[in-house]
Amino acid sequence: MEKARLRTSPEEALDAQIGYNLRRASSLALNDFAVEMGDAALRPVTYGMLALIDEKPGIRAAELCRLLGMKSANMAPLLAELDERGLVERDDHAGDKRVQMLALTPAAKEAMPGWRQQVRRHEDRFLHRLTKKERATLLRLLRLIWTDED
Amino acid sequence: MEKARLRTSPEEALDAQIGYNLRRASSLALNDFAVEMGDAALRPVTYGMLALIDEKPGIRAAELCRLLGMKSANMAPLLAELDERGLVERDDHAGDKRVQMLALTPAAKEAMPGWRQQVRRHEDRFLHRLTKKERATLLRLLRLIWTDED
DNA sequence: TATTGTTATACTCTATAACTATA
DNA sequence: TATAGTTATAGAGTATAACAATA
Repeated sequence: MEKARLRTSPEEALDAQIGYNLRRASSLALNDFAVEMGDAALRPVTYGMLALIDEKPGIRAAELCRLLGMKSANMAPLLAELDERGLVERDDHAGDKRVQMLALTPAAKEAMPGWRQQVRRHEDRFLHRLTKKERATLLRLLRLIWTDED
Repeated sequence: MEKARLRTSPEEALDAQIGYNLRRASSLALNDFAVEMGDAALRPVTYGMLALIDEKPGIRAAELCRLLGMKSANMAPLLAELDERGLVERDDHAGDKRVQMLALTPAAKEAMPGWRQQVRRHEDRFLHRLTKKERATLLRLLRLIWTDED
């Protein structure tokens, strides 16, 4: 009997790799985000910054970096951009002159609910083939990958 | 009775957005891929190209672009790089002089099983908190997002 | 006219290093 | 010494536009 030819096992195929599928799914989501939020001139990164500042007003820039997994070197120009656009306030910390305390401006606070609704529309669109239960499962599994919690 | 203050609903929080969690999980996976495959000087994109050429020898460059969701303008220099490194052969198509048929060189064919094993180690590492069943579920849900199949 | 593949170019995101000012 | 924030710079990934060769 002839020896079976060595071939790639199904679980080693590119299509079966979770990393590859994560990248493709994330890429599609990023593109759809740009479609939905192009009018607001918000990208995923800048929207994430605004959303987190909204949820934690007075947050320090360093803490924002930590929570979003960004380097402060990359955060700085983005904060400057949001400041110039009148969306973010950077206030001095009372006890530590190195620290910047971040908050949304009244204009951004007013716009935020609408932006959150747009993002919700965007999520409903690119996740339309997943049930509510499947979305909850996906959320849990993704958080198992990149957070230490749970 | 005072009117309840408008606040962000839990499902609109940044942490609850699947797009955000996709991005964070994918980012972690990309970093871990670089750690594992740094020695081989293969990045996710170039590895994906090699893996698919391996699985479909003789595939056309345009078809590789389509399957990987890449623009041919971005594919061209990467194929040239893999060609120069002696990993990919570009052969003329008999009936259509515009077409390039792609195949792995003998050297790449020999190295590929080891690289696939490395990628498997990488996946086991960044997915260590997910059971086998959870990984299968995650794979299915991710494919529901970005493919038209199933 | 449409398709295959190439080149040039620009933009976003991310990484490192060097710097300041404060603690 | 360590931390907060800034600036400069480089790399990787992706986008569009213009092009040559071929169908």
